Parts: sequence; structure tokens; C-alpha cells
Amino acid sequence: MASRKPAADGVPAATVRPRLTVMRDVAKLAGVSHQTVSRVLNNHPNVRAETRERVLDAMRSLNYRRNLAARTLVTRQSDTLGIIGFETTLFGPASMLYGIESAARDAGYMVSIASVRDLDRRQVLEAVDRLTQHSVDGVIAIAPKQSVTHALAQAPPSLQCVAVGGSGESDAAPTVSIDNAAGARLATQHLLDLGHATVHHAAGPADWPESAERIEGWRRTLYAAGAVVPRVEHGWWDAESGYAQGRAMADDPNVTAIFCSNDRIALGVLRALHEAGKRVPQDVSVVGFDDMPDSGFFVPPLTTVHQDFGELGRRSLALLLEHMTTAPATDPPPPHRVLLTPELVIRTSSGPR
Amino acid sequence: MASRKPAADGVPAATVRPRLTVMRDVAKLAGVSHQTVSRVLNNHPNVRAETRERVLDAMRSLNYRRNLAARTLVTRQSDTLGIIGFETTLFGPASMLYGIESAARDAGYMVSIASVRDLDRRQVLEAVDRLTQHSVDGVIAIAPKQSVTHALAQAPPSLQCVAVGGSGESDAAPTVSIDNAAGARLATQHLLDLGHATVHHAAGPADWPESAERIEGWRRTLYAAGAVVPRVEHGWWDAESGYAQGRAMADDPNVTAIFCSNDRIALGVLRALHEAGKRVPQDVSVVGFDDMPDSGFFVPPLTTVHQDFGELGRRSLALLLEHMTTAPATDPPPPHRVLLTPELVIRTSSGPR
DNA sequence: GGCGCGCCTGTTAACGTTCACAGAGCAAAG
DNA sequence: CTTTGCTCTGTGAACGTTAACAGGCGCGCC
Repeated sequence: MASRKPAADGVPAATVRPRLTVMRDVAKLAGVSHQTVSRVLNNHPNVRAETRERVLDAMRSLNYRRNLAARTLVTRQSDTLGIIGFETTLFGPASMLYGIESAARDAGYMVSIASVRDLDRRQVLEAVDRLTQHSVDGVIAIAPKQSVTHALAQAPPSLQCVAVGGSGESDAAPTVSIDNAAGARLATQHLLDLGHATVHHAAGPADWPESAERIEGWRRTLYAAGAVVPRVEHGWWDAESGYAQGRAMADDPNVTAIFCSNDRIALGVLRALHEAGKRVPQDVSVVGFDDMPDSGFFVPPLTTVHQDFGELGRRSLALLLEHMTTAPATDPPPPHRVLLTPELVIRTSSGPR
Repeated sequence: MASRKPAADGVPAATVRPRLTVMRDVAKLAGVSHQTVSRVLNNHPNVRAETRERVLDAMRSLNYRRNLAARTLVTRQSDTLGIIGFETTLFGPASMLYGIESAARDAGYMVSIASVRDLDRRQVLEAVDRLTQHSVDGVIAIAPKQSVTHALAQAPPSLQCVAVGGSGESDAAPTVSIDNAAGARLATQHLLDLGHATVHHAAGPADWPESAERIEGWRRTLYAAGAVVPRVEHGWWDAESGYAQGRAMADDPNVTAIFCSNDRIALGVLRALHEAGKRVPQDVSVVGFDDMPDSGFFVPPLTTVHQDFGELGRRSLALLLEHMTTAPATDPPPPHRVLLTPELVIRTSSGPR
């Protein structure tokens, strides 16, 4: 797909522009100056009540809509926020996106989205650039990798950026995320408490901080309990990967408990166990992560770590807004990092050894 | 480098906006007029190659970014498309969204999103209004209900709108969707061909055209085969609803085949059957709809009707662009309705009676 | 040589809004 | 009565870009 304009060579001229009503029209009808109309629109206090009414009437009767492009041109702010999205077809990112958008609307902002296929520096900067050209007032990056926050640090300093999801480790940009290590600890400890000698782990992709932090939390918990730490295979976030990892584990008689890095992986593990003739939870216990809407309807219903993606989105928006409205010198700086705590939801896929 | 602003002593330095480089700066450095810079930017042919190079160099060395707000103000087009989203946390809508966005980027467009919580006329019109104020060049509505296309018809006539998903029945706006009835026929016929006397149906919500069309396709197929048409319960699109419907069916010995309106419903049905001690597919066959990424890892792997949500998104964007660039009088009108054909994916949840 | 006709470039005027300032009217204070 | 100050309103000038037009230059043609 190429350029949509047929080269400005000849004049298109086919498009006749219908003149929309502008402030001047409203002003004329109301018998005031355009500036007074502007004042009414922006809720400026110094307008006589009677005048304001007259202007509002005129706006209504002309069905006036203000031209935000003109406003943006002079005020340099667009009431639009940019989102850098990655893998937004996954449930988590999609939910965050929705959380951000609906909170943004309540705050009077529009949301523009720039997806990237890979999270390398070049693509992220390119996305920032596109958003900048459209003069967004701030950026939220759904950013599960370190490279993103680093790239974000290279954005023009006047542009406020916040990262959501992934790791909270980076200093490069304010970050909102859940405490993945704590979630992993919850899951692992739960299984240990049920009497399992150790807990195996079906991990997500190696280069996602979510995955790394969950491994770390799992490993620390085992270590603290003096349990053996089994080795880990990496995969993608889907059931296929869980199935592959699960098949390997199903044949190992030492495996009695498996903590999965997300619910989809758990789904694959459940199927692998089922095929191998292992009963869950009698023979092997399984715990997931995310608590996706349908996880309670797996066979058997999945014990998992619940996280609220929508809340993650809303909080990241709130943080961005704080950073945008805070004057650097005067106010105390808003928090640099927000960490949400996940909860364990116990269903029937986990049981005593 | 004195700033142009007087900067009276009382003015807090915090409010001073850093002057960005504009066309005039580039022009000065390149030794040309700002208009020539504009011409270079817009690929106007009548610029000497040497001059163009000089301008491009100047742009690079000043790190110039054009101000799209100013451009939008004068050209009345923003290179931005609006999306009206509904339930975008669901896999289908999220995938369409992604498909639209990535196709839009390739076509040089930015994408703004306006979600609605409910699909009533007021909220949809409000969303259109917000998008209009931000001067989007066109709108795609992820619109699974009739009310949306009707509301769309009330949008300003200068604004091109396209609906994607849902029913293709409406005349109100150009529509891209899949052939739900054909998909349902595929699934139902497959089960009949396996020797089942009839096929039961676990339906989605009553007021979604997707659901209604699938019911219709299923019903017609049964009718054509002279099979009994069982009655239908409605639910939501999730596993919980499938579980509820599945429990009722599990106790009925006449039920040997179930066609589910989507894969999540099928997941719930599978669990209900499992709990009731029914084996799939030996006792009961189950077929889903959507072919979500993990459906091949259900227990057992799900036979389902595959639809390509990303393609749906891309096609809707293509259709919108066609409608936007077509001059009403001269060119032949682009298609009003695009219907994509789904495919049956046979796995192991369906078997002979 | 004059003329017309392409190329290439510059000058000026929009686009629709907000900002900065000025000024009219009126009330309270000196 | 003047002065001061506050409320309300209007005038002009930005903001940064593209559109419209004008003009200089070189070239080919008569």
C-alpha cells in the first residue's frame, strides 16, 4: 500500500469543501466578538451570564463544533494521549489498552494508538515520533521489555512518558506494573504448603521481564524452603508452549506440582498431563498466572494468580496525568514506580500431595 | 539565542515553552523560502534536485518535525482515522483493532480510538462527535449491533464510515463481516455427516447479530436435513455461559452433538460434559466457532470454525480508504458489503455417532 | 530577436483558534 | 470630584502550515 495522495502535481480540486460553522459565525449571531465566544467555550469566568446564554444558544442553533486542530496549533496541546502498543491481541495488553482508554475519556483525553511489531529501539522511537508529530500530550507504553523504557528515555524531554506492564526495574521512565515476584511467591508457597517436595515451572519467553520476575520469585521461594530448584525451559505465552513443556514434565515421576507463567501455558500443561494419564490435582497440581476470564472453566478449574489488567491501565493513566500536571520545581514529584499486588485464587487444580 | 518572548521578570521559567524548529528555520538554513520547504515535504515535483537535497539536509540537521496540527488546520485532513470500539478486551475485537491499526499505519494513517460501553445510539453518536472534533478523516466501527450502523447513518455525511463485524444486513453503512450463517452451516453439516440425528446449539447473546446469524445457519441446515431443531438458550460469549448451557444438555441423553457459538462457550460445555462423565467425542461431539489460538489445546482439541479477525480489520480499512478516495460522481462506487468465508478446522472433539 | 511556454521559486493570504493588551463601564475609596 | 480597581468586552496579532498567484529564467520556435 502506498501514498494515498496522487502526488500534488496536478490539483485534485475534485473535493469541494463545505464551509463549517466557525466561531465568527457564532459570534455574529450572538452579537458579540469571536473572543467572547472563545471565552464561553473555555469557561472563562468573566462573561456576563446573559451573554453566555446568548452565545450558547447561538452555538446550539448553528450546531457549532470547535476546530481542535486550530486550538492545538496555538495552545500546543491536543488533549490526545499516545499509546505504544505491543501484542495487543493478547488478553493482558488488550485489557490494559481498554483500561487506559476509558480512564482517558473520563479525563477528557482522546487516545491515539501506535502499535509496534517488535520492541527494538528503532521501532519504538519511530512510534514515539509518529505520536509526537500528531502532538500528543503524553505517552503510555505497554512495554514489557527493557528496551522500550530505554528508548522512551530518548524521547523529547518535553514529552511525558509512562510505561505499564513488564518490569518495574527501569529508571528510565515512570512505571506501573504488578509485583510479579510476589505473585510467583504466592503460587509457589501455596504448592509447597500443600506438601509438595518442590515445584516445577513452565516459563514464558526468556526476554520478557514478566517471565523473568516470575522465575525469580519462584526460585527464591524454593530456595528459602530448602527445596530443589528444577531447571527451566522457556517458551511463548501460549498453550502450545505449555503443551510442549508439559509433555516433558508428564513423564517425570518427580513432578508433582507445576507453576505456570500464565494461564494459557497452564492450559497446555493440563492437556499434556491429561494425555499422559495424570490426574489433576491427584497426581499433579497445576497453578497458573493472570486469572483470565475463562480459567475457572478449565478442566479442572485452575488455581491461579489474579491480576487486574484494567486497573493497571487506569493507574498508568493516572500516573501519566500526575507527571504531566506537576510543575517540576514547585510540587513534590509524583511516584516513579507503582507496584500492584496480585492475589492467589484457589480453585481445584491444586491439591495436597 | 534570545527567545522571542519578552520573558518579563515575573514570569516563571517553567511556563516558557521551548520553541521547536519550524519551516521558517529550515528555510533560512537552506537559503530558500518556507514554501519551497513545504514543497519538498509534500513531494512536489517542481523542485530542483540540488535544492531538495539542501532542504533535506537542513531538515536533518535541525531535526525538523512538521506540525501536523497546522497542516490539518489548512488542509482539513488529519491523516487520522477513528475507531469506535466495543468490548475490545475480547479476542475478536482486539484482533480486528490490531488488524486495522497496522494496515492504517502502512497506509500512512494514525488511529484514534473511542470506546463505548454500550451500543446505544447516544453513546455511538457521542463517540462519532468526539472523533469528528478531532477531525478524523474516516471512521471504522467495530459494530456488532444494528443500532451502531443506524447511528452511523446519522453522522455528518462528509464523514465516511465503515462497520466491521456483526451483521452484513444493514444498508446504513458499508460493512465488512464474515459469513456467520455459512460458518454455522459448515459446523452443523459436519456433525450431521458424522451420523448424528440432530445437533444442539449453545448460543451467544440474543442481541448480537453474530449470534443470531449463527443460529439461523444452524437452524436452516437442520431443517434442510429434516432433523429436529432443538430449542435454544442464550448466554454471553464466555465459558461460564457455556458451562451453564452445557450442564443442562449433559443430562439429556438425546444430546450427541453440540455446536457452540464460540470457542469460549465450547470450553464451558466441555467442562460440563466432563463433569457429567460424558466423553468427548465418544459420547458427545462438540464444535466451536472462532478458532482462537488456544482452541487446539482444549481437552480434547476443539473442532471449530476458523475466522481471520486480523483480515477482517485489514479489509475494513481497505474498504474505508476506497470509500474515502472515490469521487462520488466519476468513479464506480466501491462495494457496499464485503463478506469473508470462514473455514472448518477439524480436530478431535467431533466424531462419529 | 521576439515570443510563448515550461520549469522553479518567492510573496502574500488564508485556515480557526487562543493570547496579550486595551478600553469602556461602574462601584468603592480617597 | 478624582482616583483606583474590578468586571466585562473587543481588537489585533500570533500559531505553522498549505493554497493561490506572480514572476524570473532558460529553451525552442517562428
